[in-house]
Amino acid sequence: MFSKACEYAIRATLYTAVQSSGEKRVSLKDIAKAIDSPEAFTAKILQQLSRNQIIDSVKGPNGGFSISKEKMSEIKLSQIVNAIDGDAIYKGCGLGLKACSEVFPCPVHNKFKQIRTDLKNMLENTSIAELSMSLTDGLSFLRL
Amino acid sequence: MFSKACEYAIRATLYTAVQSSGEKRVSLKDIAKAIDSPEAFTAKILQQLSRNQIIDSVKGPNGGFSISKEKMSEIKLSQIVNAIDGDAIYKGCGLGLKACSEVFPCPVHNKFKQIRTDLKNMLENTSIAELSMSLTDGLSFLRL
DNA sequence: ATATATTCGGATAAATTTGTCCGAATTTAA
DNA sequence: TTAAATTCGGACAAATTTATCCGAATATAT
Repeated sequence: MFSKACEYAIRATLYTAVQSSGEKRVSLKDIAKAIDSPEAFTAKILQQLSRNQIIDSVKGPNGGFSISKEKMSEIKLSQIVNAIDGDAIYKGCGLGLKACSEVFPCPVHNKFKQIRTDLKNMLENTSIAELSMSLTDGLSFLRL
Repeated sequence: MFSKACEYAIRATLYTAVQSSGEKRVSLKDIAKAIDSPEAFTAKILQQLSRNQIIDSVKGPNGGFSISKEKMSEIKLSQIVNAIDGDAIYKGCGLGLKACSEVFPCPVHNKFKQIRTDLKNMLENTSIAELSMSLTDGLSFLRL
């Protein structure tokens, strides 16, 4: 479904959200440990997220990553997916055909239509805040 | 969504189905040309499909690939996907977590649940015959 | 029998994704 | 002002996926 990079991105963002409840920042090291991801690779991904204004980053001692309360509610899963994997998951044809469209559909186009739409809606309507809350409430987990 | 290999596999199977209307066989060369795929790579994929009894293959002159009418109706998209990409698309966690489950769900588990189920049902209920007919009727296309 | 047309299977190569390393830049604190 | 803690960025390495090459095996027709 998503690339590994994108999976790490979502997990890292969620962990950061949970930890950013105060003004506190989390370090790369903490994030990688918490979400069980390779540290250096995670660093690259956090950079991408920061460049895309999904998370904030501060260098130096007591530096690290954070997300403001407002951002948590604004930012949707779709924005993370888009920043890391691009829009293929929405726009791409199920069979990889360049010019597949409503008018000239591939054989599975109509079969996939509803599923794609549902996926798109879900990603566009699910905020970091919502998911972060389910983690805080112990209703979901990041290390499994 | 699917790997490139799996996209080729579905396209190749459908083209073979359309062409197998009589007893006719299609050659690797024809298939690759028809679905616009790299020939040698497509050969590997056709071998996999053949080993998984999704298509039939015959060597030698006038050899090639084919699917019987019965198979066309029996074989579902899910079987092709399974043969090439495995079951990650059904069973894998959206965030790549090994032990994500109903009891210990990842933060997006419930968000993905319905979509996964719909996708699974669609793949398990869509036969090669059905898709092949839409191609024959000019309602869908393999080269776009 | 022999030549030919084809798939099969193994080795290899190219491209992409995933992952590592390390020095530079930045910020803080003593 | 110096040392330490951190992120940043570029180069590199490993793993996986995608793709190619070629000889072997197999079947057909002459």
